[in-house]
Amino acid sequence: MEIPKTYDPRQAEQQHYARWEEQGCFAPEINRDPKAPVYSIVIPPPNVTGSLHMGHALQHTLMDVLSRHKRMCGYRTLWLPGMDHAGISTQLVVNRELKKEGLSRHDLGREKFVERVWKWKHESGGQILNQMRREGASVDWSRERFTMDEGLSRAVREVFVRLYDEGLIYRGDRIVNWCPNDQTVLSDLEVEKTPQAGKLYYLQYPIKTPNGEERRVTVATTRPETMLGDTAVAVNPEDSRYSDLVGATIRLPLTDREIPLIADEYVDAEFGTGAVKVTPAHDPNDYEMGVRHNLPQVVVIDQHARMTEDAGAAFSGLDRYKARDLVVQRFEELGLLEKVIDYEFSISRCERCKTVIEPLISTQWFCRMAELRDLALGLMREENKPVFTPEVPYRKVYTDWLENLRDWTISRQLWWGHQIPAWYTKDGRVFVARSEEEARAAAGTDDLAQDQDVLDTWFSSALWPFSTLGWPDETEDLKTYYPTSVLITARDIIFLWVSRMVMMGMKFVGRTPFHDVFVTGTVLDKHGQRMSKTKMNGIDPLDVFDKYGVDATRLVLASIGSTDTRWNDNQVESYRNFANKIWNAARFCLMNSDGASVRPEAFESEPLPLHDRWILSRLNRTALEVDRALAGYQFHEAVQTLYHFFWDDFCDWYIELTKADVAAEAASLERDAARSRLLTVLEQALRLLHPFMPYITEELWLRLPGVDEKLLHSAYSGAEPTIMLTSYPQPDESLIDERPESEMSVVIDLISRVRNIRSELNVKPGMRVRVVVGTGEGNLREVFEANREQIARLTRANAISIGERLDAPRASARAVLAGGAEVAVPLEGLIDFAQERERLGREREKLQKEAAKLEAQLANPQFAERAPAEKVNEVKQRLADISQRTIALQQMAEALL
RNA sequence: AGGCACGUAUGUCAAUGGUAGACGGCCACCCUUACAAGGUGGAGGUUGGGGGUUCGAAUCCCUCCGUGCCUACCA
Repeated sequence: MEIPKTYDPRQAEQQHYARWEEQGCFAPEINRDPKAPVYSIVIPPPNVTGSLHMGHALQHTLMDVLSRHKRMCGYRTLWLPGMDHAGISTQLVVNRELKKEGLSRHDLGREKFVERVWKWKHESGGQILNQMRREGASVDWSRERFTMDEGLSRAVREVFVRLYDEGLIYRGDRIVNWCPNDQTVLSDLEVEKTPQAGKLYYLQYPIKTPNGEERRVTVATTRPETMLGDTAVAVNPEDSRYSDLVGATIRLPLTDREIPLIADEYVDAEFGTGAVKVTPAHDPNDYEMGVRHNLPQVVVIDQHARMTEDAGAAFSGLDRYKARDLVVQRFEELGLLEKVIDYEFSISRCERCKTVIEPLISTQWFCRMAELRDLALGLMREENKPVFTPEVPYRKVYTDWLENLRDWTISRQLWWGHQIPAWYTKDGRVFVARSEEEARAAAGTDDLAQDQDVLDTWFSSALWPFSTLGWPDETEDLKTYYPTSVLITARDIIFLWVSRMVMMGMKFVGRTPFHDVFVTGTVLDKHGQRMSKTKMNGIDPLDVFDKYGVDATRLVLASIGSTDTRWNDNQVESYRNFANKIWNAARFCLMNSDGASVRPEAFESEPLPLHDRWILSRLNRTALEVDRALAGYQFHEAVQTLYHFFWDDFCDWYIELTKADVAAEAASLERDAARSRLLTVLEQALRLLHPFMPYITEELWLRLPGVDEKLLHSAYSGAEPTIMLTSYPQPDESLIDERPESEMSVVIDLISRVRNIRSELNVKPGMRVRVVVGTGEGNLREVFEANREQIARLTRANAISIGERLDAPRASARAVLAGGAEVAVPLEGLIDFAQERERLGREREKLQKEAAKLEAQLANPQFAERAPAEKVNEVKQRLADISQRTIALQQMAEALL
């Protein structure tokens, strides 16, 4: 069979995905077992505008590993894909397109614009889904969903109506975060605070005193222009400096208004002057204070961040920053500007366009969170759901946030999204309904106008785990796949998304939307910086796929798991090498496969040689450890375990130990049996690796002799042969056996010692040596006898002498094995006796250092008293072994004198 | 400002309170026909500093230094 020497990932990546997809391997219906347990994951829907970045690749890899693993374990497995309509982002993208044609969305009008967005979506949206195919993501494309689909939109309206009917959704005037660029309101979670070097202006306001005495109060502000909308000055009620002024009237400069001086707990007497200007229409805190004190709201800044008429004739129409300069200039002219100091504060910006947010009073729709919040908190308290991994710190982060939750602004002034299902009559009555017909019936008139706003994108995302499964209908899918098994997501959307899914899931389905939440780490650049478009420091997963292959990249990503990790190509390179190692191991097996096939029965003949019993034990132990690791979402550990099993145990030792049998010139039953055992172990190893490395494992598996539908998991009988539908190797505890493992480790130790001697004494690789073994009193003789040939081959020896005592010429290099056996390599003419004594001396020193530590530990009476007996014995055992080896080394050195 | 993490080999990361490891890199020797993307051997650490608890600390506690993240209504 002709197999290239180097693995070419591209070739495998191009072939298998389409075949899997065509044969329906990703759909849960492939599972024919009516009693199969269910496993389900819904994808965090990427934005329709998005393209794949490392964060996605990381999440998708973990979801795919879990899905493929469970599918191979016989679970009816659904991984549901889809996308989010991403209100603002998408609208901005299409706006940009229109701009190139010299148009704006207003030129098209709402209906045409929305049509245009759909057109864009069909033509260039959703690139990311095709990129997921490249990743090997085993998602069920037949169930792909989009948040603006009719089904999901219906769920949105249903939820809106029910929440409204219960009074949990309301419409009102509140101060909100307004983006003057996007012309829409934003939720608290969509603004980001950035530090800003600015100025703090100290403004003096004259006080109107009964006796006409000249008094002033000084307020500090970073936004002087807002003083035009001030309706009070506030001080702390405990602040003795101002106690006589509370209730006084202030003449607000630059205006003809008079405002009161009030007392409010909110004011911090320690900060600034202890007196605060209050602008209820343009500051969230002032707004609250205004509500408490029943202050009027004077709007001086409009939705385009320009001054209104109410700001006064001198300012009306000015940009807010121009107005700021002018206000400061006027104060200076009036002698009311006390001072200006440099001041660093944080400023709110629109998360998308980075424009400075303007807090404005505006009529919006809000969702009352108290009841929903309690549902989520109750679930955590009573059922401990969802279970976060890592539990620290996410469980606490999640609950703390819920406890301090405020109402959610759910309306957005956009055209792309779910239009709010509220209709108004001419006389201003409002009807919230599932459809316009329903609203008309309720209103008793056809003359209705629908609310122009759309819902926050996260409103529909919050319903994702059940809306995608057909809710509000009681569909089979909903019954089968809800709650989902696990949610895998990045930490920045725990509040934005995870918590809201829990609340909505509890409210409308009555159960948690997912049992577990796994929070991934962040992939950083090599300087520890977050990857971002603006910093241009992102690494494109597709480039990495091209360079190193998908499977290698997936191993790196799986290893990242929940740790923040600096990206490093070296890591991928090393797993690329691993893929090549797998390739070549399989290549060897295939080149020596005549007369053999994958056949578990090949291990049934008795007695099996040590290395076969050993590899069975290692294989099953590996399966056990991988199982445990995946159950606890310890992806890193699973990868490590598989890597070492395959490379160290299988390649370095098992293949080498079987080589003589497997690669024998003459055909024989023994040769066929050895070959079959080798192929069988390889086949099991490929299955173990498959969830992590789907492409190379499939590519190789299909080439193995003897693979057919009989190897498929019983739940998939009748399907076309593919490794992805075989059963995942289940650990057979009866095959995990200490004895062959410890015996094998002695043989390995012996071989390593001889190799060590050869290397240190510069014995040429081509030179054959004699190896003399002294087994000591233990019962190792049989083990060495049985493995004579292997030992000879792997140490490049032409003769092995085994005796109880080490019977070697004086001119030999010697070593002591763990456990006490000794080994010597006669090297007449190559041995410099002084050097050899030195070499033994170094060895002995190492042991003595260790022995000294152990002796000190045992000499401590409190250790013997307080440490568990088991530990004490362990230490004694180790010390005994080391002492014995030290003495042996000593004698060896003396023999050289 | 508060809260939460993190700091381990030159790099990226592991290690239920019990012998500090892996991979990459580095050094030496090998193209020994599965694999030079490989093999064999080797060097490299007072686990950020200091204190404490414990028979025993990378691990638990305190403190300092450094880094990162999240939350927040100091104008």
